Amino acid sequence: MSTRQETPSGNLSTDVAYQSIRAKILSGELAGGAWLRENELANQLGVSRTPVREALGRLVADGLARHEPNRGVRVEEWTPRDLNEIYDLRVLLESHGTAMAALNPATDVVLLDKLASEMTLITEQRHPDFGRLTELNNNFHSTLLESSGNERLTTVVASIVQVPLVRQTFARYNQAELERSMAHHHEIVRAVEAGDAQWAEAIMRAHLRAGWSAMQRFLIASRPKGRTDGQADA
Amino acid sequence: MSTRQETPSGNLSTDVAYQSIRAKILSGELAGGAWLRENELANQLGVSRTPVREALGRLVADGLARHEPNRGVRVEEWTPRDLNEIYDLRVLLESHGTAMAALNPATDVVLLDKLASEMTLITEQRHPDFGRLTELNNNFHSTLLESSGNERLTTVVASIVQVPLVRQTFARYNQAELERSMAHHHEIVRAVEAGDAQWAEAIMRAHLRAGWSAMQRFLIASRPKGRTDGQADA
DNA sequence: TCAGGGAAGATTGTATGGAATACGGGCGAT
DNA sequence: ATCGCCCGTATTCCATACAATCTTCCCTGA
Repeated sequence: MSTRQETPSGNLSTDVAYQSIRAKILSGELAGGAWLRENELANQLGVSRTPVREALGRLVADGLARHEPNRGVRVEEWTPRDLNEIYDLRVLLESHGTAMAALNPATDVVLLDKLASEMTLITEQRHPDFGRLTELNNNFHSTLLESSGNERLTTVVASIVQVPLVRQTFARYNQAELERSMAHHHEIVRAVEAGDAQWAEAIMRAHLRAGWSAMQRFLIASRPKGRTDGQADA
Repeated sequence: MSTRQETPSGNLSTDVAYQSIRAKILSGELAGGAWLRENELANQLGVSRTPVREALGRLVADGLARHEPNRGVRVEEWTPRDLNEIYDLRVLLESHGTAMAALNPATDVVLLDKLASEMTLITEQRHPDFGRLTELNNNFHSTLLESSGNERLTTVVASIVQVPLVRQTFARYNQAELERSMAHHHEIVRAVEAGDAQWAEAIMRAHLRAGWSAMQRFLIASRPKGRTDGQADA
């Protein structure tokens, strides 16, 4: 429902552990650099250490955590440089996917249009529901990628972008940026509808670059702030 | 030495298991679709099932194997469509990386030139050492990606390409293709040396597309061949 | 006062046993 | 004869026990 690609291994305890820990990281409850203790997590979740270890391994593979031999696993930290790299790749891959989607007659333009319109509606309200907006936005971008005809493209982008950073992007936009972002969405739909791959690719690139610009401004603002030890509370 | 990015978790048994099983898959000793039994592998490798399970989990994360709940893990199988998707992404990412490398003054052109020359030398011999050639080629492409200034680019490409398919590509080239491939390498070096990003990107794209073309021919030739059960022998 | 060593505690890494689950063969019913 | 059910076997999945390793802190000695 939310994003997809949740790696539902089909087990029980392992998935519970994986989802729980992942959610804690993405929500920010577990800050960057925080240690992920096997025992602690196992007790919290009411399972043994084995599935917790397995879940941690997957998080490391996802790039959300880092493994330090004989020391443990800690939540990954993201430098501005990391974010820059990630956005570069995202722009490259997503704009390419959008171009492919424009050439694909099976692309569901109606759905894209509906998503874009609903997002616009939300932004016009007095107190926009950014959570819902983010969800629709993810849906919009996913739909485009899935329409590219390259299944791997979706998973690769998902593995790169790893939303701990992108979360709540919209809340940082000022009114002008928000309106521009919505305009981008509609223009993307028009370009795809027209089957113009180059137009679609270009406007998607602009869309993402604009987002990155806003993100950068936020990063510069909230920079050092002293070192946190990770855990939000005990 | 070989490729890099081996995920050296720093443990002992787990790494042994991971490397061993990975090698068996990449060498073809374990064919696509073969079951990876925990007990069997543990006995073979002289470790317990726990590190084997951990290794299997990593292989699944790498995309080299697939997990079927309560059934086990089996070696991933690649359809022609998969290979097509993979090559599309590879072309996109590598050509972009090459363009960036051309713009990066720190790119080690001397090393690239040396690698290209040594490869050419090998191909001019009576019985080319394709293993060595592949190694040098990997080195060439990795060097370019690392010079792009985007560290993630290297790991992303590595995670996508997963050499079980690309292995022995050169052995499939005919003489003309082999010579063209070598010429491409030298031209790439020249383009990077000249700092011409568009030239570099274009020739790299041609280089990879040509390789994909040869690969396709091979795939069509050796298509169905009856279902193998995996294990080469018992 | 400060540097060095060493032991205790904590945490990860590995091994193994028991519970749960899925598959395959045989038997019986229709 | 074929379909469906049941049970035995094999294998994964989870729990727990043990071993190895790292960290910390105190104690000793100069």
